[in-house]
Amino acid sequence: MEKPNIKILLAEDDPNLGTILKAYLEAKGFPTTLCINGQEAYNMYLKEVFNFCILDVMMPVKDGFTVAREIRKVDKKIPILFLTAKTMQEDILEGLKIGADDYLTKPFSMEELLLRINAIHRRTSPEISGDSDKTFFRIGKYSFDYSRQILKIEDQEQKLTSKEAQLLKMLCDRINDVLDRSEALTKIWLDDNYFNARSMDVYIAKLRKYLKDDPTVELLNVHGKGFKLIAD
Amino acid sequence: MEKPNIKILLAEDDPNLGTILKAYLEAKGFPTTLCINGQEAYNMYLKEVFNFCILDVMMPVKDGFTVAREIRKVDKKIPILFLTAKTMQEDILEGLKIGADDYLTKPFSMEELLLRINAIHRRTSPEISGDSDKTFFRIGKYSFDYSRQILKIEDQEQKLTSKEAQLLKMLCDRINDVLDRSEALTKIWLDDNYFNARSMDVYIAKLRKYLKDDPTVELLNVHGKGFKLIAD
DNA sequence: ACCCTGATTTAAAAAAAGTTAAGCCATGTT
DNA sequence: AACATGGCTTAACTTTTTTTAAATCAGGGT
Repeated sequence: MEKPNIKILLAEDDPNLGTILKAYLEAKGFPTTLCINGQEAYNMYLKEVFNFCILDVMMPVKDGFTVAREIRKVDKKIPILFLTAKTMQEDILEGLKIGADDYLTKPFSMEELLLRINAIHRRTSPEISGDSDKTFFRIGKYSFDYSRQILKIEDQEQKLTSKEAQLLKMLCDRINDVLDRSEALTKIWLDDNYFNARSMDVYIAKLRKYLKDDPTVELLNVHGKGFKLIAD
Repeated sequence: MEKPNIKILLAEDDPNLGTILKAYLEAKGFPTTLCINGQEAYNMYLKEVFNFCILDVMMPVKDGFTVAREIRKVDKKIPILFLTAKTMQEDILEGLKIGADDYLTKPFSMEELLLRINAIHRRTSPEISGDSDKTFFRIGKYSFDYSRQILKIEDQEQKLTSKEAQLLKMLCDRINDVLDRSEALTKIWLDDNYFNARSMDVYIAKLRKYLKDDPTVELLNVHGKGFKLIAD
C-alpha cells in the first residue's frame, strides 16, 4: 500500500543546495525535477505533471512567489512549500497569502523537509489516483485549458466538448505514459462496457484530428492496454 | 469539496507567531481574529461569534486555561485547541480537564495545525451544504449583489429577477466548479422535471447575455452534469 | 497465410442543451 | 373592474453533444 509516487518540482538557484536536495529526495523515493530559476520551473510545471512543489523564494529571472501565483491560477490544490532565508518574516506572510501549504527557513534539515512533505501529502491526497487538479497544460505547440475547454495552437482556438476535454485532460495527466482503457472508461463513462469503449474510440479519433497540426504530438494506441499521448 | 466557513478566535501573545498563524489560517479560508492576550480574547469571544478557539497557554494578563474555563461556562461545545510551550504533561492534562478538544506543543508545523482543525471540525459538525450565506460576489469585471439583485459592470447596472439572482448566486457559490443541474432544479425550482429543466435553460441563456461584456467570464455547460461559471 | 480480437473511421440515431416567442398569472394602477 | 406590467413557464423548433452501428483495418499468435 505504501506507493506514494510523488513527483516533486524543485526550484532552487543555488546549484549546490539544489543537487543535494534532488539527490536526497530521489534517494527517499521521490522523483525530483530540479529547475535553476522560476521561469524554468513554471515551464516545466506546464509541460509535465507534478504532485508537489518546493520553491525557493529568492531566485533570478522569476522569484518563487511569482511562480506560485502562476501555478495557483491553474491548480488550486497542488501542495507548495517555500524555502526562505531566515529572518524574512514578511516573506512567510506573503507566501501564506498566496496559498502555500508550509514553509521552511534556511538552513533546515533534510529530515525536516521530508517530514513536511509526508505530512502535507498525507492530508492533501489520501487516495492515489494519477489524476491532478491541474487545469492548464502544454502539449507540444498546443496549449490546453481544461476548465475553459479550449485547445489552442497559434491563435487558432478549438472549443472542446466536456467529454473531449475530460479525456484529453486524463491523457495529459499521464503524458508520455499509457492511459489505461478501462480506467478512462470507468472514470469518464462510469462503466467499462463494449458500447462505451466504442464511444471512447470515437473521441480518440476526434482528439487526433484536433491535434494533427503539430506533427511532434502523437496520440497512439497501445494494443490491448490503452492510449498514450506523446509530446516533447 | 467542502466549504467550512469556520471563524477562528486566536489568542497568541507572540506577535510574530500570531500574525503568521493568522495569515496562514486566512489563506486556508478560515477568517481569524487575533488577540494578543487572554483578556482581549475573552472580550472578543463575548462580542462576536466564533466556531473555533486556538489559545496559547502562557499569556500575560490572562492565561489560556482561564480563558477556556470562562468560555466553557457559556459554551460547552465550541472546539478549543491549546498551544503549549513545551511538552508539559501537566499542562496537557489540565487543558483536557477543562474540555479542550486538542493541543499542540510548540514548535509545530502549520500543516499539523490545519490537520487538527479539520479533524476536530469534521468531528463536531458533519453537514456540508455547498451554499454560502455570502451576498456579494465578484465575477471577473462584474460585481453581483445578491440581496439587491443587481449585476454591475463599469457603472452599467442590470437589475435581476429573483430567479435570475438565485441561479447566479448558486453558480457563484461553486465558481469554477460544476453546479449540478438537478441540484439547482430541486433547490430553486423545487422539482426536477422536464419543464423546469427547460425553464432553467432559458435562465442560463439570460445570464449568458448579461455576462457577455467580460469575455473572460464564461458560463459553460457540462453535458449531462450541469453548468460551470468560469471567472478568475 | 489465416484467424481472432482489438482499433479506426464514418455515418446515423438519440439525447441533451439552446433559442425564441407566445401565453399565463400575479401584482399594482387607473 | 379593466388594464398594464413584469416575471415566469410552456411550447415548438434548432443546434450541439454523445452514443450506436456498421464496415474496414491492424496486431499478434498459431
